[in-house]
Amino acid sequence: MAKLDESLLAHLPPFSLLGREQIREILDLATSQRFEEGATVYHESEDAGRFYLLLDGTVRALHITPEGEHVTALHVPAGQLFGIARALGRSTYPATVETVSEAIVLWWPMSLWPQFIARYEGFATETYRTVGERLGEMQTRIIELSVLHVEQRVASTLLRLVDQTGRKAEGGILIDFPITRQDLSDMTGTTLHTVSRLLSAWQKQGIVESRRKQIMVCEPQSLTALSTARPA
Amino acid sequence: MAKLDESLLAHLPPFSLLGREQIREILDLATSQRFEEGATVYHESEDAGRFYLLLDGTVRALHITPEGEHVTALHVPAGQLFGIARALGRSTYPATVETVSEAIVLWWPMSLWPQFIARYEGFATETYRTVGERLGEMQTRIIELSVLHVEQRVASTLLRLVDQTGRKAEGGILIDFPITRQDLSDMTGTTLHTVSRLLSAWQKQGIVESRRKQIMVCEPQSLTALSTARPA
DNA sequence: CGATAACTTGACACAGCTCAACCTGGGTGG
DNA sequence: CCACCCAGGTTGAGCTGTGTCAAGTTATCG
Repeated sequence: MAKLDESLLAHLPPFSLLGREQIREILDLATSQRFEEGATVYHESEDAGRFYLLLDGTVRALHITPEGEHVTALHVPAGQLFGIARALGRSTYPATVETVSEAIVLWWPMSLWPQFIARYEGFATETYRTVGERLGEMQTRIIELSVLHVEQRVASTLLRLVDQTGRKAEGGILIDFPITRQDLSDMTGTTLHTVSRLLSAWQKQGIVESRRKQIMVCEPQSLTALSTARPA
Repeated sequence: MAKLDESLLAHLPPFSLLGREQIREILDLATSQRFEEGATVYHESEDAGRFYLLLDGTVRALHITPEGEHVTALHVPAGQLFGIARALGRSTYPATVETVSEAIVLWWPMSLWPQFIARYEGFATETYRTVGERLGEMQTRIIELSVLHVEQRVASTLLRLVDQTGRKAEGGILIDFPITRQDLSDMTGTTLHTVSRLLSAWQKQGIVESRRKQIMVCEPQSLTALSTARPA
């Protein structure tokens, strides 16, 4: 395998306090791997044998119910760790992870985890911060699912995606990975039909513009208004 | 303040690996405090100045929306740590915590946190396990809110409460703290009216028996069936 | 240039919300 | 100690948001 460049890690939060040599050390322990769009990295409740760093692309953590319904728990943007079951005192992965777009990852055997925590300054702190952030996201999801209507949930989910992965484009902000109505409905706990109707309606009003597997938000303020509107 | 007895902590997971002296040390640093039923221990986004151990009673973590709606995130049974913002890399509390019944807690200033993590064997591990468990609970909540109907959610919430805090009683298993229809609806993202209707119906079928602020489950199997039934 | 995955749209039904009116048990203060 | 108060609970009536069922259209890819 080609030697990995130190600049890959040096600026990422979990490693930002480390020197050249330590980064080199970490890279030499790592394996890099490429995944196709839609590939599964690991399955829920599988033995957590590796922890990962997402170098490029986006992945999502999801659950599949016994009835086969998909529930998307969260999205992980490039630059973050995932599969960090050990940080949660678990020996199995808590969710299935699959790639949303093509992805490049580094991974290490989980047996190195204690060493990473003990030896690399800032790694533990940043890891736990990441856990905290994800917990916060999940709380937001719970609150939204509990008190908001479908239209509001879809609106605020779109806003969150724009915020996390938006890319400026001609006439609006583009969500920077392929996303279907079904995906959006898995994130909001509704059906692809309802999402489709909402997007159609919003498109007529010029709030969004969507093609197949692609959504561009033209008027974020309108979505913000929709996401907080008092229903009735 | 009266000296606290070492047996209070010795058998609890975060401290189970520690010797007498270390437990003594920890107790001498602790402050004990009693809270009335329904008292607020701390508020969401408040500066996280202390971390807590719940010695007796039950507390719940909840969020209050700008519109004043309450969303219950989780329940903490006696013997667990809470308010452990630092374990999540946060400096503010992520939720409001209030007591469900009378509660006795110990607390320590958050400034001692790094010392607890570094010095007391097993404390870190157990803390992160607790975080992992709570994250798991939240995931379950998200899945349930996404794919289950109200009736199923209320049924499985009741089952969870029975499981976590159930006490064997004459004719069924009693949920061991005062709980209103409103509380249950805050946990399931519905209204107190719907919960009331469900409980009435279930009572007619002999599945539960409920008085004011009290619910007893007589036929857990029936609830299990309801919670997994394919709607339509 | 099929085949198929993604998407759209209409018609309809109903779970569960809202509004409203009413009970009731248990705590408390006069 | 008992009458009052009110938080907590019940139940009905009606409406509507959203799911379900169904039938179609349109991109994209091998």
